[in-house]
Amino acid sequence: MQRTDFSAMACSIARTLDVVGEPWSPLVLRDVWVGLNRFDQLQADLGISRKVLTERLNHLVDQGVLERRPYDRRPRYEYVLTEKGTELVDLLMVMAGWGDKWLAGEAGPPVLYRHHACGEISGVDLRCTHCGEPMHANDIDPLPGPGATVE
Amino acid sequence: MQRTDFSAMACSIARTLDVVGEPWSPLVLRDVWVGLNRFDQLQADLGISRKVLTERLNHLVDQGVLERRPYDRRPRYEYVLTEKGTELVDLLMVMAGWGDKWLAGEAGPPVLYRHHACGEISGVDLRCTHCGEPMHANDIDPLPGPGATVE
DNA sequence: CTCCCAGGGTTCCTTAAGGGGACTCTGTGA
DNA sequence: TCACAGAGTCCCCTTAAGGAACCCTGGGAG
Repeated sequence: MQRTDFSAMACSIARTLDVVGEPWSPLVLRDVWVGLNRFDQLQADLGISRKVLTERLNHLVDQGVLERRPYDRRPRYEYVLTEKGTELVDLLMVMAGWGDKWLAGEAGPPVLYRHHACGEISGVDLRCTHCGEPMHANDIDPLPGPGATVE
Repeated sequence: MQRTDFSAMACSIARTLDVVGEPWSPLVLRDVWVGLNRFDQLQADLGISRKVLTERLNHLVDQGVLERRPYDRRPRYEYVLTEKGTELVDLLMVMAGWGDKWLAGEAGPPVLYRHHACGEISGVDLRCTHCGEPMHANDIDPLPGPGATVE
């Protein structure tokens, strides 16, 4: 199938896709995040083929998003989020929020999130790191940055 | 290849992936967002195969994320974001932010975002819709919601 | 009135990736 | 020394992505 390599594009979205854009990868991260850290747990929970799970885990480890570490004197390993991976969970939270709003239907959200700081069931909103006001699609202008190619 | 159908899972992340998780879909949305609205523009900018672009556009239209509308008396169409699609741009902004931080390297971010409200080049941060404090992976507990399956 | 053109797709073929299930390998603990 | 559990490999089959050629429609120029 020779999937196109997104990592060479001068676009942080494309580059991020190159790390977690493959099928299953976000779901693997979700599971690791909620505490399913072992190969067989992941395979059973997701119903993913073992071959593909191996490939995804290796790729995520190569990319520094997951760490593979032994938890036994026998050859047993578990996968945990690195700092880089933990920050990717932001992405999962936004995906979950959008899915809750637009796809959950009558039944309502399958998962709720309690915020430690205030103790409430809540969701996320995007805010400007500079002024703290909401920051969404129509609140911004994209401009070329230093890493833009100058073809 | 018979990709697994994520839409049946009781998980808003999986359901969102079912809408925009296929290869190229987020990049198509990015392009439409920044003003590349026509088939040939998208095809040229992305270098995507015309066949796959057709499939992705149809799927995004079916999902209500894009709208296909004529712009000429000849059979000419352009694709624009619906409200549902515009809210998906949040996802792109978070992806871009993560890519800027972890993957941009020496060259720096390829694209910068100016926030209308404050006029500054800035990024996004996730905040609790309830209390306004930062809300990231380690600030929350997931709990079963009403739409959770009760197997 | 005809030809040409641009936009927006289809069709077809090749190749590679996902699905599924069987098989393997390694240390323990009974 | 045997069974076992965890963590993968291996192999085959199907299907999706890439790529390039082809098609169809309604103007507008000559």
